[in-house]
Amino acid sequence: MYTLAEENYLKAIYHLQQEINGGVPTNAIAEMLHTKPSSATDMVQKLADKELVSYVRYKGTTLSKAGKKVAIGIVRKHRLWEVFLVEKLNFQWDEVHDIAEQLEHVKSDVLIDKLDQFLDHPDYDPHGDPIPDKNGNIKSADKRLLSELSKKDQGILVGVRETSTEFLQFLDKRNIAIGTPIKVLGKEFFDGSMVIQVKSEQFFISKKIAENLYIQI
Amino acid sequence: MYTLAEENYLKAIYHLQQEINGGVPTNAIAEMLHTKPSSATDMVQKLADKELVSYVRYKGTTLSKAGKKVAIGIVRKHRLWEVFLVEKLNFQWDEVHDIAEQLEHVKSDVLIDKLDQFLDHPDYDPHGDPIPDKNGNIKSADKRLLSELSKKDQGILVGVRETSTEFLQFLDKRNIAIGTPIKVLGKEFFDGSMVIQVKSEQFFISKKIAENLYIQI
DNA sequence: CTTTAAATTTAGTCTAATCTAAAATATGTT
DNA sequence: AACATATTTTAGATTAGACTAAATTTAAAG
Repeated sequence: MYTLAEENYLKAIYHLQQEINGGVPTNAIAEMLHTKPSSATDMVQKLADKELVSYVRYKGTTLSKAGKKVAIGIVRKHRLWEVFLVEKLNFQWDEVHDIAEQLEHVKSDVLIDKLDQFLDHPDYDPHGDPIPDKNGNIKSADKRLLSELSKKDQGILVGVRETSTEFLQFLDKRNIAIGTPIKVLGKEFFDGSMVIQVKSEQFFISKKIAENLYIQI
Repeated sequence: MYTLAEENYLKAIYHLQQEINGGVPTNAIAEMLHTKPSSATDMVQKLADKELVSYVRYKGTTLSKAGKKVAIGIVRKHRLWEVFLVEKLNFQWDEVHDIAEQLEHVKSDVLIDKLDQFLDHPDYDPHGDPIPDKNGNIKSADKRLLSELSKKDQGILVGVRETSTEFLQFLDKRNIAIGTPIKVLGKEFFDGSMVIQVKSEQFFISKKIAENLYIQI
């Protein structure tokens, strides 16, 4: 079994690997976990000793097969619990992250199997992120960032990259949710800002917003 | 907020207080938590510094009002999660203890409120133990140990004292569950063993078994 | 009332995970 | 190529929680 800290580091490295190509920088890990770079160095060295990551001094860290398995297991648990919290306990999608962050570390394979069954084997969590199956396989939807679309492109919101309360409430306020159709009415080359059509309303959104919305065309 | 270890110590002291009158011996705490007495001494001293217990060297430990509140909060969480595991996820009553032991430490008042609501405000957990309400009040049923009953007494099983897998499966095997009517057919003075009637069957049970079954007459 | 056994505490050590400060390495300009 | 800057690592310290071994206190038995 792995400690809480080990699990959190593995998960952080996993998420960072998705966004970065090559080894994950130590500073990035430290930033994601709100610790100091020296602490992150310590931990990745320990994880390397346990063959959960491969780590090259000054170069970065990548998950080993074993490490990836652990990380995906935690992601699976996190996302299943999020579904539970929203679907069964009636939480809003912006309230579940911190609680799921705790629940994801509960150790019991049977528990997760039964939870999965109870929730009827969901494929996506409330933020549109895919839930890995028991074997660690993940459905990869061919989604793209709204910021990458051009004028007149349209599609459906299938996921959000940010899961902060502020961002999710920003979307709530504008009635934008997973499944909402979105059309690009205009795009400004200068700053990447957009005007989008959402149902009967039109919104101006900054590049930063557009970079955090996943659209399926 | 309290650490995992602090919560476990407070809970252990709470449970021991129910069975013992006067201060809880340090050794009893250590035994319950599978640690050494010296570790327990360390911790109760820390808890005393935080005014969660009152502790007198060589005499024992008792929960303060604040400490009791924390302990009951954890007991509430533990028992609610047990109900969830059995009623919603279809666990057997002998499988839930270890998982609930982990879930009880998840920090979120809203979570517990919503879980309580989702479960329709249960009064008892799967082992018949009362679930404290939001304010820490506990319904105290006037139950007694089967071992205290005499020949011809009868009642209904409303709780178990032991929650070990072995003991619960022992009961399962004999179709004895919460709610089962039980009648004392005979009692041996010598060793406290009994013959009891359960539905259409009769069983011989040792004193040790009888001391772990709560009966309401 | 003394002796012995049991319970408890103290002293000192260990590990996991963190931190600060200082040293080492890498990167990107001129 | 050389230097400034940013990144990363090392060294050393700290804290929570546990342990062992030794010392102390209490309780029990003669």
